[in-house]
Amino acid sequence: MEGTAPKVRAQPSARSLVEAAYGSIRHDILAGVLAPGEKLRVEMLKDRYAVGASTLREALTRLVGESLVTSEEQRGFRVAPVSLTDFRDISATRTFIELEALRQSLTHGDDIWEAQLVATYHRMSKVEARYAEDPDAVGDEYELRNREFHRALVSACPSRWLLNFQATLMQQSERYRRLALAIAPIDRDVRAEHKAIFDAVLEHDIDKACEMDRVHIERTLEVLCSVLASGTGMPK
Amino acid sequence: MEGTAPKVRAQPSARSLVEAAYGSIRHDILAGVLAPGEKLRVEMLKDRYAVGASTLREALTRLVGESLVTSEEQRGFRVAPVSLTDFRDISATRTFIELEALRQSLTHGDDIWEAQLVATYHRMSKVEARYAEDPDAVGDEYELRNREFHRALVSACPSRWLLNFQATLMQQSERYRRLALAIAPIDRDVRAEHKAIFDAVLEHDIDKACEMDRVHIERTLEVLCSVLASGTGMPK
DNA sequence: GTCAACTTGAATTTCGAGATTTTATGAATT
DNA sequence: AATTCATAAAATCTCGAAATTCAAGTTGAC
Repeated sequence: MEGTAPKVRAQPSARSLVEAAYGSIRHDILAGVLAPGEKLRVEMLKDRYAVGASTLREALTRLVGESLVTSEEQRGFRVAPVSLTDFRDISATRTFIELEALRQSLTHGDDIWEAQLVATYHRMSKVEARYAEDPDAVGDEYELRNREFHRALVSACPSRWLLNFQATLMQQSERYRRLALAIAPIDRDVRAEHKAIFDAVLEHDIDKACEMDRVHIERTLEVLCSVLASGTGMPK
Repeated sequence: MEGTAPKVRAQPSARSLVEAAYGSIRHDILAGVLAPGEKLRVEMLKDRYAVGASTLREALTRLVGESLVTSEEQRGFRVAPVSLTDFRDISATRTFIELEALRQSLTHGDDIWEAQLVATYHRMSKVEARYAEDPDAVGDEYELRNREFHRALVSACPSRWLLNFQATLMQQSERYRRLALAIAPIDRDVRAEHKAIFDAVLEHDIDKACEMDRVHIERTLEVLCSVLASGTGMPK
């Protein structure tokens, strides 16, 4: 009986069942396995993730706090809906917040931070190269490295709150990107955009780095919107 | 059908026990009844709020999402700690976000929004007057009206995410203010500051309104910091 | 005396059945 | 045909006991 291990154990770093279930469900929402707007019935998910009802509710409640799940009293949980309006709002707000966080990060970042960034960029670069060869062979590692790179960029920002909000918006953005990617392969040189940001940072050119990041977010918005508007039934 | 009403029913709008407990605990944290850093033992709170363990955990998890409670795996929950550094961060980030939200709100606000704002200001003004006479007689109503006024100011901002973040920071700020108020009565003309913002908005002077709001937040930071630094053992 | 392993008590975490509420179905009335 | 109402089915919500984990104190070997 090789298939009987609970699925939630796929989260290796989890120190409790709640956290394991939380991680698994979050992954499935970001990856599009659980579709936007889909009803999340407790009895259904109990079997799928192999945990009790209360444990599941707690995991879902945690996801409500990240706006990946919505809950209506006495009516249960749903995967948070998506819309082009929402994605535009996310992109605009992310630009506003991330550029400020980046500015502060570049102002405060020391040598140790810069070394961390170089290492993180290198790791992402490797995966990007493999991804260019065969997009399917990379799996979730591309997402992981991408997250790490963007976090490393702003990590020297001293404001915990800005970083908190930035991470939230980044996660929301990731979901839209992966939803679009599931529809159509996207013709776009993301590596060049990442490199442009990275180079500007190493040159300590703050304004240029911010501008490159702004363009990066803007491009993402434009490209994904056209795919999402035509290829999916995503509401306006 | 029962005759004995649980304490959590003090939250009248609650449609479930989770929400009722959530509201009660949030109130107690904001009011300082539950002190910063205090351990939140499930068995203890079960009696106090008269709900089951799972229900309580769900309510606490919801508060973790608002950064009013912290949780460490296998080590339970605590009231989120406070520090002057955190309050400075909250104030700075709030200034950054709220001013942008206010700017957008003033740009998009129509006559209906303006009428709502006038009504809300009027209600707050009444409570402020009573508060000036006898601070103790007002209770939580002052907090409610204050929240409503500040929300009304930005409510025409079309960005759901900016509003979301603004509300979070506003709530954090409220906790620090009430913690300080519990120590010493604060000598400061808040009514004048509110009126300055309100008047600038009615004049449709966006820059002035933002500047008045900026000053409002700045004053709050300065006054509260001096009280909190001297009157409490709040860490730096 | 020091350190590791064991014991004990307390707190957290987890589960699943039962209570409550919503939703679906269909008969009865206008 | 549309609406209302009763009933049944399904889903959510709630609870408290049981399992698990942590923290502290104790014993025993070296």
